[in-house]
Amino acid sequence: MGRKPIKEQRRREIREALYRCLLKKPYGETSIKEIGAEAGINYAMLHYYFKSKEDILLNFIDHLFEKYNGLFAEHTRLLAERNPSPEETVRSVFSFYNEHITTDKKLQKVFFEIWAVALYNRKVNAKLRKIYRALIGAVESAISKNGSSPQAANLALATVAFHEGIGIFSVFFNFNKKYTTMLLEEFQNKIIEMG
Amino acid sequence: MGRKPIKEQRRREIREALYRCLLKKPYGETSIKEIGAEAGINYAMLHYYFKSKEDILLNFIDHLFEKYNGLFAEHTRLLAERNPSPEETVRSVFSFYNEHITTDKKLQKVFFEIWAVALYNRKVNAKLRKIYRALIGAVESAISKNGSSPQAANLALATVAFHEGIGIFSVFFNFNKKYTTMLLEEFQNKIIEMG
Amino acid sequence: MGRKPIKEQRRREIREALYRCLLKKPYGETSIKEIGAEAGINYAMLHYYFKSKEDILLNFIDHLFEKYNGLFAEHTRLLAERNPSPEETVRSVFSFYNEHITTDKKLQKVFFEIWAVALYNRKVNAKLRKIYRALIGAVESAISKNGSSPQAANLALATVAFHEGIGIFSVFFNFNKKYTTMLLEEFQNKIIEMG
Amino acid sequence: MGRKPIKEQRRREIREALYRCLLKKPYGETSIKEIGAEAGINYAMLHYYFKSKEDILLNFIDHLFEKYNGLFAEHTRLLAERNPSPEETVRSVFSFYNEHITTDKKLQKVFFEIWAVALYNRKVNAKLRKIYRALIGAVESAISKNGSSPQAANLALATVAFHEGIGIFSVFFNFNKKYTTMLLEEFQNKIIEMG
DNA sequence: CATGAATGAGTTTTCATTCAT
DNA sequence: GATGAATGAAAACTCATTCAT
Repeated sequence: MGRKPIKEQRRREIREALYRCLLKKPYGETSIKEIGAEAGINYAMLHYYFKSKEDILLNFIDHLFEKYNGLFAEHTRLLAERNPSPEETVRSVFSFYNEHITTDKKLQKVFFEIWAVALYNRKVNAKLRKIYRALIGAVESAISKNGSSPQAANLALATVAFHEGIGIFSVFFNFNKKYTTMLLEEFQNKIIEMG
Repeated sequence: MGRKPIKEQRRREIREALYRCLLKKPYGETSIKEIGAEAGINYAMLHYYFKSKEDILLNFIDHLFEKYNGLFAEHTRLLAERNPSPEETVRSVFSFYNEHITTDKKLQKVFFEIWAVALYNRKVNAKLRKIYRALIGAVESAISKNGSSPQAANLALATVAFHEGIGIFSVFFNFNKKYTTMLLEEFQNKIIEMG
Repeated sequence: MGRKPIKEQRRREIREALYRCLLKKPYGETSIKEIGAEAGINYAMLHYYFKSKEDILLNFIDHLFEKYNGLFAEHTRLLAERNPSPEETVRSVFSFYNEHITTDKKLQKVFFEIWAVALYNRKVNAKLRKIYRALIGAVESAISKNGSSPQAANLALATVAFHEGIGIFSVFFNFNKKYTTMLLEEFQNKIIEMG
Repeated sequence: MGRKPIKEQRRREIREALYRCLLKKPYGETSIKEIGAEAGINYAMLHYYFKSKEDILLNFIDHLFEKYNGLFAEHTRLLAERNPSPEETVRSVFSFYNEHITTDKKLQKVFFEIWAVALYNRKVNAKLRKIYRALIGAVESAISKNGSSPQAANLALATVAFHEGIGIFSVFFNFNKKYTTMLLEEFQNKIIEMG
């Protein structure tokens, strides 16, 4: 009885299958059958493990968020051990985003797809807002030396928007990682100078 | 002779209907019947005026591009009459984008929708690339005083990407025009200082 | 333009197909495809002519009600011309029900099926209540010579309930019309004696 | 030996669960999983204890019949001890039906549901016929003082049909027990007078 | 005995597209 | 040109039943 049921394993397989599917087709055109085939699971089982197709997506978003949140928390923890200067802190946050998020073209593509769904789907919208608030918040607290200020908030927002834009372009024009990083860093250096 | 004004008129009505539809639902969920109803035209006629549903979208994108291209050309023409300084030129280009493109939330929403289709649809992708190349090109030539340089190209790209990101955020978080403009201008001032 | 569109014709064909289907299977087990096949119409057209499967049933009930209401109104009109005595009136109402409703085994079967759906479906329930209120009301006004009385109301209700019971039994035990009529009339004679 | 009390216990729990389920939904819409959940038994076990979903229903009907048969036998036995007059016998039978069957709205609802299935399912039909034959027979033998006569048979049939009709109406219009009983007794008194 | 994972057929519904009138 | 009827493929989802553990 103690043995972990296969359920969570299958749910992960399905999420991963959705991820791979979203690299090929928009969510709205991806059928339950296709996700099932991608996961190597009978399509009816997707309704066994999840309430609905939407439920898969929502769960997928949650896990995506948790994953990157975890990575970022770990990153922050390691950084803190080194007693960083304010500038080091900002640079570190930026480098985390550059490395793990904005230059990950697959992730950007999938994220973009989720954005598109979010425009018309309330639940997805709510989740995405939460994610972006967290993202902007993290940047803001890295940027602002002491306490929050409207300027820092706007700057954080602008920074994330910029990353967003670059991320989309990097997918769309198929930039290589080096070039994307270069574009990002040029902007980030300005931010740091301003600080 | 040869002019078929009714046909072209109908085609425009259908394009406009698609525009209004895309404000309500993603392209993939918008049915031919809905577009027809929105246009006040029998749905079967959409296949008379256009080859397919995709054809409507492609034509819509073309006309969107032409429209803003025309507006921009006119804007440029008027500007040229005043013999602007380089800085005036840049400011003018920026103000055009701010005013007509990035702060137009409806346009941004529709554009975003097209982006989403473009990720997986080759034809739409090709059209969108063309548009963004033109956009970036226009910014680049405004920015660079004499001849093109890699720096100017990158800067133009980053600028457009930033606009893109802010545009999406403005839709998503429902910014008002004033706030969006403020965010944009702060960035643009930096660009100009750098110039 | 004056020509009656095929729509109402098709809708009737579909209603009639549903009627025939309900003689073979309960509503819940009858699929849209089967109704379509029975009507000789592509199954997708059922959603063209009706909003949903439920919509077909509701429309069917409406038409059933109107049909018998019309027949009864006509029956009543003809009767009135003959200046009937109170007893004649009651007998006439009874004979109408005997002839057109309770001994029509197909109708009884279908009605029974609708009852079964009505137990759990609010909309169907509402329609059926309306029908039975009308039925009981008609019997009541025939029975009560002057004004309504609680006794007459109860008697009318009991009468309709009895018909209902006999109707179901006639289907279930496959009574012939003569026998069913005999059972009904014996009861009806008692009612009339009591009057 | 040979007794498998757990097995029979489980079978009863499943039957009782079916009973409760049929109060909520028609048989056709009730899933094996729902019955299992209602019984607190793993759904796969229902196929261990019964051959199929239909088998559960058939067994349920059998037990329903046996239960009321038993109750009625006991009722009859107690009555016999008092050496009742013919009229007392009839009244007693009627009061049994009134009390235990026709005014039990839950039972009526479930019975009605079974009727609906019986219309199209041979096996269920056969069981239900048996039950009603027994029911009518019991009424008939109570009614007829000496030997059976066609009149008594018809009267018994009509009586049961009437009860059936009132039972359905009581569920449908949600009569309270008092009112239902009143309707029944008025009719029953007529029967007794006729006797 | 018990569990829950797996299957495949079946359900209602939607839709781009075609075609006869 | 215009209309709306028709088609067939495909979508999400449900379920009785089976089976491995």
